[in-house]
Amino acid sequence: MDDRGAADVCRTPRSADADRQEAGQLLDPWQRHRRPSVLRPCPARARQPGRERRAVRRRRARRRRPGPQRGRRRSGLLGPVRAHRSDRGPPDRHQHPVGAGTRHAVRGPDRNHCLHGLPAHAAGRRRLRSAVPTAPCAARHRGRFRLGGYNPQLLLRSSVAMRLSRFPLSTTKETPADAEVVSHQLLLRAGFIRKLGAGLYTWMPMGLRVLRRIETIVREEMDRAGAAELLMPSIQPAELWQESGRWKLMGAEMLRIKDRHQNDYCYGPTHEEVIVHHAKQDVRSYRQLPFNWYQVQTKFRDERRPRFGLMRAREFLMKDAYSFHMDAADLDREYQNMRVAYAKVFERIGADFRIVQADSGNIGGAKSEEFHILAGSGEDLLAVSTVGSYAANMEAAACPPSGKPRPAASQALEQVSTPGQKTCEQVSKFLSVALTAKVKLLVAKGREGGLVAIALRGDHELNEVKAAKHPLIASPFEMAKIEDVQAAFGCEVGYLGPVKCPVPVIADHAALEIADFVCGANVNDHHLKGVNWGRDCDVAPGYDLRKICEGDASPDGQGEIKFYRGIEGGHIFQLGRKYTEAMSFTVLDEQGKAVTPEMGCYGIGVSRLAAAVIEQRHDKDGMRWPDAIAPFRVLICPIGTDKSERVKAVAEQLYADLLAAGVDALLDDRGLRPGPMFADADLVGIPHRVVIGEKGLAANQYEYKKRGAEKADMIDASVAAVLERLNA
RNA sequence: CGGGGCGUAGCUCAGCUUGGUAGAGCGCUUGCUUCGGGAGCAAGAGGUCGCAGGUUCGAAUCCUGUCGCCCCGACCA
Repeated sequence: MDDRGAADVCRTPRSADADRQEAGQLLDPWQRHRRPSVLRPCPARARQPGRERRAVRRRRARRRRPGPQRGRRRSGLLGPVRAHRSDRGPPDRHQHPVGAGTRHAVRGPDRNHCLHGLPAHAAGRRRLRSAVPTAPCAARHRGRFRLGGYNPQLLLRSSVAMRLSRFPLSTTKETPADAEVVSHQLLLRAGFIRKLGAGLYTWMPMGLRVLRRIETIVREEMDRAGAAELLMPSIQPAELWQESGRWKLMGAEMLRIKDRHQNDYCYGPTHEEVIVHHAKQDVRSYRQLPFNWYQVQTKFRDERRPRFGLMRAREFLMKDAYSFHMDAADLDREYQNMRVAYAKVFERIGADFRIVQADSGNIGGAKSEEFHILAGSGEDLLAVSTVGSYAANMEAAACPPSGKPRPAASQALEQVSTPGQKTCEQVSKFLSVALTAKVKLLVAKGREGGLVAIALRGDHELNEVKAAKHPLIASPFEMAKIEDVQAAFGCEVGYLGPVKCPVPVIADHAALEIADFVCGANVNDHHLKGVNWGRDCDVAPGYDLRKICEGDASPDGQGEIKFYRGIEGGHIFQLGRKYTEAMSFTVLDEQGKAVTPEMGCYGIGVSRLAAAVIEQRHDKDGMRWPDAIAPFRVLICPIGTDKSERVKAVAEQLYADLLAAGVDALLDDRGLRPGPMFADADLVGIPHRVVIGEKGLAANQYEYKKRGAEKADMIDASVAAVLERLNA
């Protein structure tokens, strides 16, 4: 990395910290995580004679090089650090020495604008009061610092590198071969992300802006909801996981690492253990409860099969929050609080979403809901009521008894020959009875060993998640081995039935509601007709064991069920005392008695949300970002800048004016022909586009087009007219 | 974890069966023309064919191993 001419300028650890603090005060909120890049000479490096000589040679060579090659070098070869510092002119001109007493924010919106010397109130932040420009610096900028007509306060709010000629954007016409879903294809084509390995992606500058905006919205809503941000390490010691018992429970999904002392660590797939550990350190009294701590942190889950780009990546960005409470009622209050905050987040990023009931896993009684962004490419199937508010993940969707009494028996029991008819479909066709008039029997492994038979209506499917919760059935659910079933029943699996069944039978509610049904005779090549519960076999105890079907009545009695596909973007969960107990976290209550706190956890897949929004909002030309999370808000496309100085000048002026008005504007000053320029504009999906051309200017007009609109409108050639459209 | 496939220029891929001078399109560079929806012509730059062994006079091509990636399934929830 250091043979690229960076020997003369580099970051020292101290300056990086200090700079981050200082620059962070100057940038607008959603920019505050962007790395500041105030450069200073690095004494350690400069002292090395060989390095210094090489650097000097390179600097000289660079100066000798004619223009075009310099341009190429800046944009392509210098690597990300320099490439991102676009728009600030040649690097050497802005390398201010930074030391005690000098505070610089060299990042202006472009090389003609500098933040030096702005009044302290402009930033509204304490640190800026010490922002005194050094004399040489102030002098250097005096001649070119055009503040006329600018509102410095607004200037601060606008962003940094906004000329496409200096913004590393790399788009392709061709769709990458291994990208299956639209979001993955578009993110790659538009150069928002680049793949580094299986399930590993680099966020390129344009994409990172989107990610940061989503992050900011998440932070704002979490802060507003009263949660406090912290940041935990991504690497965690094994001891914590051994303490909670999950070191053994977690499968290969958890990436385990050894350090040089052969101590075990993992790259955190989640942070329950760490947060409880810290809570134990600092929280001892009921007076300190409740609280909610959150972080935005990179997680790693070693998925067996990472796919769909950001949707199921191995490394991803997640906001995870953990709350602690004295009792379940207070946990529930915070849970509802988070539920509201999450809804606001999803609304703000412009997602069409549903809150669905989720499976609470093996932690009985705990409440859990997922926030799903509806999309045909979603990995989860959702059962949603057509009328009421009921919505649940397929796994969790309840199938209660219909409440209708079982009809009386009207047929006599009869054994019929059904040679070779093993499946429900075959039998129902062979005997000409409806699939819904058949009962099928599945055999699962029992919790205490042995076998358990599960009776379902012929057209229904077993929900294994529900089955695993049944006291008689093994958890995790496992079907019985075919040989064991044949040994127990004395017939092939195609002819099983509840009559004279050799193993305990449990039944789904729906199977219990039919009379005169058909089922296997427990004899090869034979079925029974006219079977009735109670008369012909014991009435099996009824449970909810099946998967819900499209068209079923909604469990809340309002409307019927329709299926949607969704992308899980958020998940809120009442954990109860699972982790606090396992890790012996207690606080003293008012009576001085030790109490184990209740815990909740709440996650949002930040990087996944970016992909999910694209899945919902795109067309054949590219992405369509909502204003709230677009990488830029408005794109200025001047046409024919090589011929028309006027177009160029007008575009520059509009760009400057929009920045001054606090609008995140991007100027396409690459001088491309209109075709590629518009194609890129559509692909990147910036919500508003202003085209400036000689034709329009002749009539004193700009062309305005909202991304996705049918056609463009001509508007007055003024900032006011543009702003009006932006705010429409 | 089981099955299948692919690693050749920055990207998408051909060439491999049947061993003998490494190719196309896109992109990139330069020039001229063109330029309101992914331009044309001309001239260029760019690859130790994933890596390591082996067979052979000779390997992108055949063999063995290895690494990486992709797809299907199972697993996980």
